[in-house]
Amino acid sequence: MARYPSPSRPPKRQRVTLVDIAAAAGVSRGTVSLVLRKSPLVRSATRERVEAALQELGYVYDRGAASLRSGRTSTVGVVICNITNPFYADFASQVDLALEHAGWSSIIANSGESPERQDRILTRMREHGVEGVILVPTADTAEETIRALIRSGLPFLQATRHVLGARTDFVGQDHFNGVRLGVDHLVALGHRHIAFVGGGERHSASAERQAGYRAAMIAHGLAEREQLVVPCVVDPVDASRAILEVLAHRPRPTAAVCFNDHVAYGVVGTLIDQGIRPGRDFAVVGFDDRRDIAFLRPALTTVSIKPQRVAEAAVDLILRRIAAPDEGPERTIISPRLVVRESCGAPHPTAPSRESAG
Amino acid sequence: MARYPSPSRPPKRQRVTLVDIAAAAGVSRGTVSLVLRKSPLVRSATRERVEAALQELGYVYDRGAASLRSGRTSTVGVVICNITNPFYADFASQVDLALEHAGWSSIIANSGESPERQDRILTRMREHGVEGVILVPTADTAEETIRALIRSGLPFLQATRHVLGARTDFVGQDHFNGVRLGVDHLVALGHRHIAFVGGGERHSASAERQAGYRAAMIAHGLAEREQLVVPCVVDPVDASRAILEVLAHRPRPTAAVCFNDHVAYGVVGTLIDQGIRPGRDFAVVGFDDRRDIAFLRPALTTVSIKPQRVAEAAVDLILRRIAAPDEGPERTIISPRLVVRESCGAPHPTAPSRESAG
DNA sequence: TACGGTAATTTGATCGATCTAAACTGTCAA
DNA sequence: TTGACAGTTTAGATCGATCAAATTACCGTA
Repeated sequence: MARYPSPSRPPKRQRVTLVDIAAAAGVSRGTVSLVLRKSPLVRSATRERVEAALQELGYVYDRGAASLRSGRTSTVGVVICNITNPFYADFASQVDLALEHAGWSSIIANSGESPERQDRILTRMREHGVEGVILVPTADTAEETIRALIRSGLPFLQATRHVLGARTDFVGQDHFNGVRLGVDHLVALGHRHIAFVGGGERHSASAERQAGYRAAMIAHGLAEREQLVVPCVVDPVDASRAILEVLAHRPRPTAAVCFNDHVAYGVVGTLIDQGIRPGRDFAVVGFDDRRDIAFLRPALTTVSIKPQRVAEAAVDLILRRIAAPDEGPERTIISPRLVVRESCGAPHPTAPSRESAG
Repeated sequence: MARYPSPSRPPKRQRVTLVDIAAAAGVSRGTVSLVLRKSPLVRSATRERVEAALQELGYVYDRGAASLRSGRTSTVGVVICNITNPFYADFASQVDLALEHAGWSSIIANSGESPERQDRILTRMREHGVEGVILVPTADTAEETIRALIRSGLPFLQATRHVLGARTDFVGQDHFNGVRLGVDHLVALGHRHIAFVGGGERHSASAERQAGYRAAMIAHGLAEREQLVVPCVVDPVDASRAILEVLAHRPRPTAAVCFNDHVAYGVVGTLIDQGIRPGRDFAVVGFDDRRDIAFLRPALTTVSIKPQRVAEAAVDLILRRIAAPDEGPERTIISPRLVVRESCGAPHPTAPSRESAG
């Protein structure tokens, strides 16, 4: 490409803007803007002319420019602690859908359980001008992160887990009673030595699930010696180590409530490796009821939380909070439900299996 | 500066801008801007003064305003076909990391296998001014979607699947030879009647995996009557139906290559329900080697693709394409590797995941 | 015909940053 | 003293839209 020493200026004009459309349609910038925003002020004949020009010239709206002037982005930031956990992937996806349904956009980001990354993401989101944030905080989120968020005045809520819970909006599931359901079920089946596997990470969900376990055990009159908590990372590999530790304990527990399905997955696999049949020789309960977990064999009995319900409640609340930033903190707690399948040996009605004639 | 009680306007001033910082630090807007962009032009004494003011006043950078003027966003859009598939969640997460590492930002969006949603997402991304797009196209993506993308001049590439493949940049895995590895393994173990389960969706990955199956079967001299393709949706529920269909076929296949691990998951579960032991009575091969799949029991033999490698190649290519938009289409194909575990009955050592090359 | 009032459209200022080109500072050689 | 020349800093103009207020068009009615 020959580069002429053009003494004047290069013919750079590229982007199609409002002005170009206005010229083509024989109207002013302002009118085009009204058409774009579907204002009822525009006469329909004019609207058609403008829309034709829009089409013709291949106009692309510039949201950055628009929101610079208007001060609005109609965008909510969604920060997920770990998108590779199917429960949260599902949650993120549902939040996205619900926001779109309400006419809002979302920016989804994954902190990967890194508080530093989470801080960077939050900063970036503010720089992008999101009007609100739905945050699933990482384990070990600094209180200062939340305090700074509060100070900044940006509407936000915490979902499924929380830091400084009482002082911020929150939407989540009932971890405490969810685990209780699991323990109740096991006790009803005659188990007394029941272990809790998981909860190595420091966040409210972890603490509450463990507390639910303790409380349920005590409520059933099961003493300290019948309890056993083996923390582990939320990961089948570490879950495997943890369940071996449970099996080595004396007196040996006959059942385990797992932190979540991901942990239960590793537990079930390891039990099988040990020649112990889950649902016959040992009972296992999960948590979350991940969409895919019903196909594990033996099918997992677990505490079900529908990510969609949490997502919809979160979207509902964040949009209300954006509209009324000064209203007080609000909490929405989704109730869990126990889904009985095969892994506790309880009689179960569900379809796909017929092996366990118990 | 005294603010007289001008009877009209409210004292709205809220946002801290460059002007405020400039005033506080006793310099001009321009200098503050230079500091923000870490320009070496600024004298260090000045820089410190500005940075102090930045800190003091709680300045928040406005990316929208900056990119309006500069014309740059340093952002790449990432469109994922289905974020609830752990393979893609992992991929998205790795893309995000690689971009951040290179000093770029990403906007991640999930089309949920909906072409309409995908179109809306692509439009929105252009409106946000992304400088490039990494697209994992949904099944049934219209050619026009891709053509429009080409016409628009926005640098983009397709990842893992493609439409109009030859004419656009592409980064993906070798589906064809991946499946071949699976078939080869089964044939080496003595299987002759081998079914292919999956591939109900219309996209290149699906077609290529099926073609790989056919080609491998033919290469081993296995006739039409020893082949069997049962399409199914990528979902354990439908996979369950499909494998039952395979079992009902006569002569009955002794092994199945599955479209991916998600399908294999449903297949393994259903086989167990039928009293058929995977790895003993029937052989199963998956595809993807999802990070969690090694903990399925019996452990799944599968074709491994590291999402990280695909992600890094995609980021590398899109950044090069953004830098040189006029260079021709380029293809990067990541080679698969067979990971032998238990589900084919091949001799395997201990442990959850011991891998051997195919 | 003039008038009032609503509907439709236009104009100039503005959002908060970056760009460009010009101007300033200080040092050193002529 | 002057001028050259890096190294710093600055003052408008500018990006592409929206806002607010003003203006014009249009209609029916007095």
